[in-house]
Amino acid sequence: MTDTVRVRFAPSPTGYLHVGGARTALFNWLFARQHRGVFILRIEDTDMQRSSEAMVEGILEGLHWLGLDADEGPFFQSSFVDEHRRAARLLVEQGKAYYDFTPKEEGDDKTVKERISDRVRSQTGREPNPYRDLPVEEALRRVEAGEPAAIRLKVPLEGVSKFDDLVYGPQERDYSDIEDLVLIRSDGHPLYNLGVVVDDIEMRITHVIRGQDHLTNTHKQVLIYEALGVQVPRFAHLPLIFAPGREKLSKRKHGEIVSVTTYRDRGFVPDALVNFLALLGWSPGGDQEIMSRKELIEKFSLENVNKASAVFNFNEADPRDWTDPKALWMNAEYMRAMPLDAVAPLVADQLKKAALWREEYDGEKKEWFTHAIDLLRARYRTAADFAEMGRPYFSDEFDYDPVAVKKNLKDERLKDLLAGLGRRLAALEDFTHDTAEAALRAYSEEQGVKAGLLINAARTALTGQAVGPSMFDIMITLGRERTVERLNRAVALVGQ
RNA sequence: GCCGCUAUGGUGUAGCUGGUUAACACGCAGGAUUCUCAAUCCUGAGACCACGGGUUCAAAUCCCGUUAGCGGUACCA
Repeated sequence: MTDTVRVRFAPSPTGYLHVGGARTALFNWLFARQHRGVFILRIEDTDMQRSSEAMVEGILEGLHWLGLDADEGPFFQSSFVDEHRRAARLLVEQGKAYYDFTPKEEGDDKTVKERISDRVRSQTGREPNPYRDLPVEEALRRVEAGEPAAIRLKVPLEGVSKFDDLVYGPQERDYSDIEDLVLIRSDGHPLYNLGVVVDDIEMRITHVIRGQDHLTNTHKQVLIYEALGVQVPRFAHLPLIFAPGREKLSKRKHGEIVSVTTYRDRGFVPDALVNFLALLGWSPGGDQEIMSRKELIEKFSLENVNKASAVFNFNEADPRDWTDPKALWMNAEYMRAMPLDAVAPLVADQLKKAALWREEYDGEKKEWFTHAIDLLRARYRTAADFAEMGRPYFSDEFDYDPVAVKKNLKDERLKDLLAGLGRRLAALEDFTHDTAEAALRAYSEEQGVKAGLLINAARTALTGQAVGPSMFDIMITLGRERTVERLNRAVALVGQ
């Protein structure tokens, strides 16, 4: 039992990695790391006319960003078709599979789905395939003569298939419920169930960790392993992840919102998403939720994987809470706890995308830049917030929130007050948090208004917003010049 | 239709070797912060543990049934 653990993540090349796939990849990766095993990536591209470099690229990108790079691979299932055919032929020779000369039924996915339910409704008992016991020599002769035939596995007529799933426990299925599955299409193309098994054998996979949608079909695969006379790996099926409303996650319907690259583009910290994903269907048992990769690797266990499917609460329509609020919250926690110089690059990326980046942030203004990040991260949830809500700190062109203006710049007296405050600040010998505050408080007292009126008005004047960091921190961060200028600029907005 | 899986507050989960006021987090509501709040802190509401039967002195926890949701059932993956 000292065999090295070898696991694989085997996605279809759908062009992008969605959160469900990412979670599956993560669990495989955690399991591999915990057991000092090997994590392999294999692209399941059989039958994919649409399979292309670009389609694979998105998956690689997502995995890389999450820090789940494979130890081996990527391999492509399509490059092993010869092995698949060889295995099937071997089974035919051994009488464990047979050629089926029944003409193929054509149909697209939808009609096939309908056909399944139609056929199955009308049919009482399963009739054995007429070619099941055709002598091998005769079958071979007909095949050589050019007659098209599919290869089917000869499933035992009676008995039960069993395997012990690491998360769902013992599984049983009656052989009579499993039909003689096709291994190789009549056009010579190997099918999924054969492909996975042959590849997993070839790659010496010890644990197959994948989505629960494969649970009932693994009996078929077990059958293939047995027919091939090879040891069956351990299986662990993971609960599915649903979209809000408990519906299946789909690219068509949910679009980019479920793609992990979206999380990268919208300023997520990879570790935060990893942490969040880990908790979707798994729990270490205690109350701790924020866990580093290291802790995740230590604590992870298939036994603690939940059996019920989970809902991933994203909401495309809401620009603020566009994804699961808990994921957003967790990302905020990460941004605040991370070292500043680890946050800086994430913010820089977002500023660059918004054309707000300046080279000096990486040079002479680096100190200012990190200070600004530190000030703002206390109330932001993603790095993208820096380019949106944080815009006034990095650019003189920003919008004034009408609600904020109405709330804080309503009082007509502010026209004079704002300008007056600007003059006071401009006249200050030193411009620091304390001198600015003292000046403002003294000025408001002279003018007989509450300091709060000026402070809140100034916040809106300087940032266009009603909320934000402590006012004097804002002033210092912006600098005297900009502060005075924006104070004067805002006079025009008073009373609007 | 058949086979299988699942079922704890809005969401993610804990608790499931039977005895707890059913716990934690997110979210939500209210309060505090007289410099705001979408930050922070405090408080609170919210679950008859899907439903119905058992077993037991005692069940969210064990058994059976029902229902619902989901998955599979393909010469798709």
